[in-house]
Amino acid sequence: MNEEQWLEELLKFSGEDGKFSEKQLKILEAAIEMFAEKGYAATSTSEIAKRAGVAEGTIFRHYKTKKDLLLAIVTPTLLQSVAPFLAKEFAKEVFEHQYEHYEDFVRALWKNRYAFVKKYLPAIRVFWQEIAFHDEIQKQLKTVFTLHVYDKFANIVRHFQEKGEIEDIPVETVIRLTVTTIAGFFATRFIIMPDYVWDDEAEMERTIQFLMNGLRKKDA
Amino acid sequence: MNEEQWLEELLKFSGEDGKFSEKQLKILEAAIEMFAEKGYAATSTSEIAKRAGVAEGTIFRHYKTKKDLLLAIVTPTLLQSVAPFLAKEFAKEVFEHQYEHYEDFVRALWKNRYAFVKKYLPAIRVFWQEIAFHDEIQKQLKTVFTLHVYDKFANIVRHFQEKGEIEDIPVETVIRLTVTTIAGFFATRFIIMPDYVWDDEAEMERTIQFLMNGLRKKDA
DNA sequence: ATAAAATGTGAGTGAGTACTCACTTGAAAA
DNA sequence: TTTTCAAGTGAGTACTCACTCACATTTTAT
Repeated sequence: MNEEQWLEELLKFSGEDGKFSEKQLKILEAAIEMFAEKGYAATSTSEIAKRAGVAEGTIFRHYKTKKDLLLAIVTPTLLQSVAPFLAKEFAKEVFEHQYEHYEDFVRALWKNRYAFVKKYLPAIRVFWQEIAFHDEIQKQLKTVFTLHVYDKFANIVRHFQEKGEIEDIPVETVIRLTVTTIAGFFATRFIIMPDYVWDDEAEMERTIQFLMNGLRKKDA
Repeated sequence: MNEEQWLEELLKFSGEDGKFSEKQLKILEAAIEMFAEKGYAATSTSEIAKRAGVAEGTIFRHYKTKKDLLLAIVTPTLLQSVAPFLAKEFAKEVFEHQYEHYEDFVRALWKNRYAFVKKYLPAIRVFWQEIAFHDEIQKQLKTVFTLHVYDKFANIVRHFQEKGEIEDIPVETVIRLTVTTIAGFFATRFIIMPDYVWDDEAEMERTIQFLMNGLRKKDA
């Protein structure tokens, strides 16, 4: 019918079970676009209403406050961001040796998150721009990370450390280096220099080589 | 007299030659604090005036608009951020082999920028939070980077590639990996997880080892 | 068919908003 | 001493903000 499928997919994680009216989706779409462009604080509800083709009151029928509207965007985005770690099959996949090497795991993660970033870029922008200013979002991130991401990630790292594949440095450090290397590419690629001419495949290859060489265990 | 020396040092790069009244410094200090906490758009000039202990009109005596006040903070911060590359001695230092290895250069850069980040953290926060929303800041960054940073950095990288120290991958990629590795640490250390218990020296050591192993030329 | 509930509307409201301007102050220049 | 002028003031201005509410329309339940 319309081309807001990506939005409805994003909202899979919203709690409210799929009951979104046309106008409500229009509101969310407009809000994501405008928050991404000008920021939450600089975007007025009247502007959102206008862009969504909706009366201002309709926004407040669905969201008690402007901040509620923000959270309705940011919470699903956070959950989609760490979606691989929320999936039940995920840890299993890794430990039933579907990935023989840490590099295979990193590659799978990369491809998966690359597709995600391309698809939801505006919502991701909103998330990272506003997290600095809103305690609720910061707390959400901390909770989700410690509850659903950290342990699984740490187990994977330890697994490959025991296999002697990667250096015996603290798992926190391995996680940090892995995440910032991948996120550093995405940030440069999509936010800082989106207009530069990128050869994504080649750059992924170089970056993963860099990461693996950096983490690989040196023979004693 | 007061403890705003850091501010006056930041403003060395402001163009207006050191002529800052007491009240003007108070305004800048208050603005940096509040912009860092709540963001530019969510901070009102009346709040800034109140925190600075100044009448609201005084702000507009010194800065025609609120955005001018923002730029008076952001521009010096940008310039201080890339200060090592602005210094004349810098390129010389590198090419007269004051640094024998790329690692020495990275170490020098790290220590220097670590001190900088610790000192000016709130101003840096403002810079990175607002760059997303203001074209003028984006343009400034692009100009400064291409004009003063990129060429020097690229020459250094090429120098050590010719020496056979680091892998023959595009200089842009080497720069990106170096910068995001260092910046990734600073972001995690000071912004994302400032409350975590950090052993800064050890973490620097691990990160630099990671970086050098990642970039080191593999013998054919 | 009818009641009831959910969804949508837009003029209205009071609390700000960035910015102005006529005026005061204090210190240096004449 | 008198003049000049930058620095500082705060009430005032036109306007925008998030949010409300009485009412209209559409959807669902009975």
